[in-house]
Amino acid sequence: MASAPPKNPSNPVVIDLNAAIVQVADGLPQIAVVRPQDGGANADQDIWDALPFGPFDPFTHRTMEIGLRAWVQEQTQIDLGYVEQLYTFGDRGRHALEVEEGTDHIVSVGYLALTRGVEEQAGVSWRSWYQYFPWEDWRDGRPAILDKAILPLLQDWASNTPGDQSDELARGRRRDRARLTFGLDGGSWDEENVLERYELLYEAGLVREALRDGRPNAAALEKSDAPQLGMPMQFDHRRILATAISRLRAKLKYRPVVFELMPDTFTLFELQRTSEALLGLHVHKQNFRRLVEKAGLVERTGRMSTHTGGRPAELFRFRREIFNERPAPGLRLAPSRTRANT
Amino acid sequence: MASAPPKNPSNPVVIDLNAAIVQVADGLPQIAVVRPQDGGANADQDIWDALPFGPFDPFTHRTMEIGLRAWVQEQTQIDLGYVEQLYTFGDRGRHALEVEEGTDHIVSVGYLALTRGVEEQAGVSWRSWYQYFPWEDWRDGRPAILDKAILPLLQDWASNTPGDQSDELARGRRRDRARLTFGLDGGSWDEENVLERYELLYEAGLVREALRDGRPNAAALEKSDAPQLGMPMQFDHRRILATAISRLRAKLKYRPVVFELMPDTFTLFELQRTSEALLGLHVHKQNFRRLVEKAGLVERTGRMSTHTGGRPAELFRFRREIFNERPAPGLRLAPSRTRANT
DNA sequence: CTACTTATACTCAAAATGAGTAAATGTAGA
DNA sequence: TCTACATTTACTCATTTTGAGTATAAGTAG
Repeated sequence: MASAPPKNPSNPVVIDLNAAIVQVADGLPQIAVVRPQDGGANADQDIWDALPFGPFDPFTHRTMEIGLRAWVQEQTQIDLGYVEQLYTFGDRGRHALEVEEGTDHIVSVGYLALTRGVEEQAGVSWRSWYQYFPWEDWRDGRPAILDKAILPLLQDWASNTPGDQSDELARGRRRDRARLTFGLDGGSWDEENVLERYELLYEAGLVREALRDGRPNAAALEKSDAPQLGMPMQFDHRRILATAISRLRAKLKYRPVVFELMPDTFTLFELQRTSEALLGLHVHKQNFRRLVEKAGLVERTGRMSTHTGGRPAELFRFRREIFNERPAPGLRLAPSRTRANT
Repeated sequence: MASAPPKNPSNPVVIDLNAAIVQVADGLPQIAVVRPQDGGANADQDIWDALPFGPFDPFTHRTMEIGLRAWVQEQTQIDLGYVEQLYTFGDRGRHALEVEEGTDHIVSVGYLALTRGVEEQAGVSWRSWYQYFPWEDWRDGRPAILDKAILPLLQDWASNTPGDQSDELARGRRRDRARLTFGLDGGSWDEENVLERYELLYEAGLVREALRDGRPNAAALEKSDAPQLGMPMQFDHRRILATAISRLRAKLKYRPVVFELMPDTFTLFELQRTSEALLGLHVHKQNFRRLVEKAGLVERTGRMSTHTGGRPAELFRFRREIFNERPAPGLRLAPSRTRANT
């Protein structure tokens, strides 16, 4: 049994911190990305966006979170509010860049960070996360890309399952996965399964990253008429972003994290729009108010907002005291699980 | 902006995988621990249990999870079923052992692993996790240790808040935290806050690990009559275990993970006992059946179990097909949030 | 045969949820 | 000034879910 920590490792490892920094502006959930501009080694990739990332140096920063906040602050001037660790990936060996000789092994730790509106910053751009995941925005109804591209491609993938002609079982498993994650055949759409959906597309070889990584199924993507399913990102950053969206959409329901993205005062409808932007779904307006008010998450300010286009709305503010009252308050929205087909 | 992965790090880092391996036996949630027996350098510590752990070598194993499964299998013969990553700690610098010169920085990744009953194994022992967290088991009513030791000590901690005499605010914050996490003063007990409770005790200097780490408040623990709040563990392993319990208790409610801990067939009451062991709470029997059956999680086998002590019970089995039907089935138990005081 | 123990089927009130209707209150333009 | 129009906000109501029981069935131990 291992009884002492290993020393003198034969394998140098570098820790790399990746941040999915989110803000909501103009009704869009936006993510901070950087556009690397070196036209060097990987010329075919260098138009792809990347999440801000930086190394973790255990000798200058006591914890990884402190390290993260420090370099984000330093390099982007963004002051992070809420920060949460997502997942640690140790298998970046699959990806480009690294298989080079002598390169140290990279372990990347993904973080979700929330921030209030921030000006445009040199070096960073804000993009709607739906540019990377167009199928995740159901606010204007079922996204066209689903029926036009994704579902047929997944059908093919299921039909062309390798193995025996009669391997109905394996085919069935693939179909089932597609049905569950994408809500085919009357299944319901679960807005939290962002990661599962991205991973399925990756495995099916339908996203550019799969081609870059030399995945077996990805060959079809080389054809020039192959549809592009969302914008790709460098390394495994689109996977990290998918993880962030999944986590945030889930967390919204049992912790008052939306307020990290809101200004000091806001109308209930603005709060709703922000929540909907994140969830990619519309919710019932009257019930949303009932929920928020009954949960004691907000308090009236007495002031009014006149720029609503209709009757003025009262401005509310987040009740911080809630933390001292209830253990786990959140927007328990059970957003009308939209039927997938219809 | 960081646009390429860092190379040639000035800081060698070792990745260390820690496993909280859980089984349920005799109505107790048990955790696999190792007892290091070297009487060497840290003689004061070597009676403390540790979670099984081992290094991650990126060159022999493609992913960390594969690495974990491999050395657990090799060293303990335990075949892990369900495995889930918990959290990555980069700040083990606070802990003993490491501050030594030349030691590499250790980043430890915690994992939760579930397994069905396993024989006693050389090197590993199984212990009820309530030995480390006695205050977490409410199945026989409110644990005595709460009123006898924990609450008074937390009161002291809140009263002795450093700062101005009149710093009623800071005192209030401490009291609030204690009230929320431990459900004081009519607050409710949330069985999922295992980690929060442990971290509070650590900060308040009430667990041995805090003393070992030289935490400011921990001095009181040096007195010989100081109560011991659960058995301590090496390094930050008790924190990892707390994280594992929190995660498992939460997951139980939206994924059918209990079944990873059950034998092939079981009675509904056995299923209930296992769930209760994990949650540390009792649930309403009739409603539990209604829940499980309506959720379609199990199917009858037709066979009966006669060893119930009363009327024989039907044996059920887990319906694996559920994965192909519903997206996120779990035991949506909202265990009767026991009032803390009464 | 009786006491006891557990399994299983049902009932019922209270609370939460989903989906409305309807009135109030502002702004923009005829 | 008056009239759409666009929203906010207050209620309503049927349905479902939940929490907490009661009642009965079917074994075992003495």
